[in-house]
Amino acid sequence: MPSSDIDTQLHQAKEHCLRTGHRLTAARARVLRILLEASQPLSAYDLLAQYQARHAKGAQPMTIYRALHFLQQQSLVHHLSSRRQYVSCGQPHAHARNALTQLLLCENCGQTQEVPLPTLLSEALQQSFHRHAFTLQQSELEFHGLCAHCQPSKECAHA
Amino acid sequence: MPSSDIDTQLHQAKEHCLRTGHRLTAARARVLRILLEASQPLSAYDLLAQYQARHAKGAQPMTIYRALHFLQQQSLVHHLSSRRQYVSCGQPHAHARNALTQLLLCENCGQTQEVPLPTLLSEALQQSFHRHAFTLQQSELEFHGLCAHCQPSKECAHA
DNA sequence: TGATTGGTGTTATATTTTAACAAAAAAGAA
DNA sequence: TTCTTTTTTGTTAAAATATAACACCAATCA
Ligand SMILES: [Zn+2]
Ligand SMILES: [Zn+2]
Ligand SMILES: [Zn+2]
Ligand SMILES: [Zn+2]
Repeated sequence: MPSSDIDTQLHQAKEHCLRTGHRLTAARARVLRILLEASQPLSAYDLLAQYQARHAKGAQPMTIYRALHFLQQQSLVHHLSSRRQYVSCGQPHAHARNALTQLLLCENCGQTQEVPLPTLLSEALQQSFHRHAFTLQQSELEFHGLCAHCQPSKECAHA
Repeated sequence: MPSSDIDTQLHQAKEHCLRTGHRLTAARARVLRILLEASQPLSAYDLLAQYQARHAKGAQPMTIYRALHFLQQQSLVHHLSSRRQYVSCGQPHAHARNALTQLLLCENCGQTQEVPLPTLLSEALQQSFHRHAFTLQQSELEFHGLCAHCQPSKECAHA
């Protein structure tokens, strides 16, 4: 993926923040860029190591956690809580129109893919919530399994 | 909830383990009982404190984590990874027939409810996975929002 | 300008989870 | 039964993850 793509994504992220009255500061943009360039989930301390190497040798965990907290609020980054890792959003448009997404996590190669939740599914979910008198605020749906490259009886092509 | 209910659940859990060729040992049963009696999610250290108070003053974290790991494998307990808490399964029958469940987590009062995923939804999900050439191995679907008792403009009745 | 808010730097600490190895208990074979 | 193997537990230590608190700086606004 050429760097220009990532620059585009960063630019769009910045505009998104402006529209919601927030600022994509230097520290936040750096963390986002690391995640975009990684193209795979990273732990907070993975991020810290890269941040230190590229920007500020003495950076502290708080710097990373603060940026991550902000980026998650903006749906620019997602927390894979079952893995204690963070990944850049793969469907920013979906969030813009308030649609749900699902995160497919490969147990073999570690790759993740974020895909929109089909409309039919989304509606059925809404009904399910309504039946249980539940008001959804936010969700991050994590599915664990094997990705297209790591199907049973094959070796993973990534890694 | 009378203690006999919990005894029943424990008994069924024991039988479930036997059927799958595993053992619900004393330590495992104690941890499961604490979760069943709590009827709400507990952190590993909440569990440890109760375990120490009720069974072994000098018990160590590993005791709890080992039991939790086993109970999760048996789908007798679920890990709410976004909260770093553990909760006893509320739909053992669903797992027995290999159906998915969703966990509705109330952000206000902390209560959780596990409900089966409607068949329609389950099928739609399967199709979605198939389209993305994804083989599901396991999932724990966490939805964050407000439960029936904590709807907007009301105070929560639990707590 | 002063006042207010939001963001960062820094230090320290809390919380959650796992590694490693020895001892004990249970299950299985002879 | 006794011997062997596997599973489970006890114990110690450490790793990995996340947050609290407070002082300082920067941007926004009256
Ligand atoms: Zn996303
Ligand atoms: Zn894979
Ligand atoms: Zn369950
Ligand atoms: Zn509630």
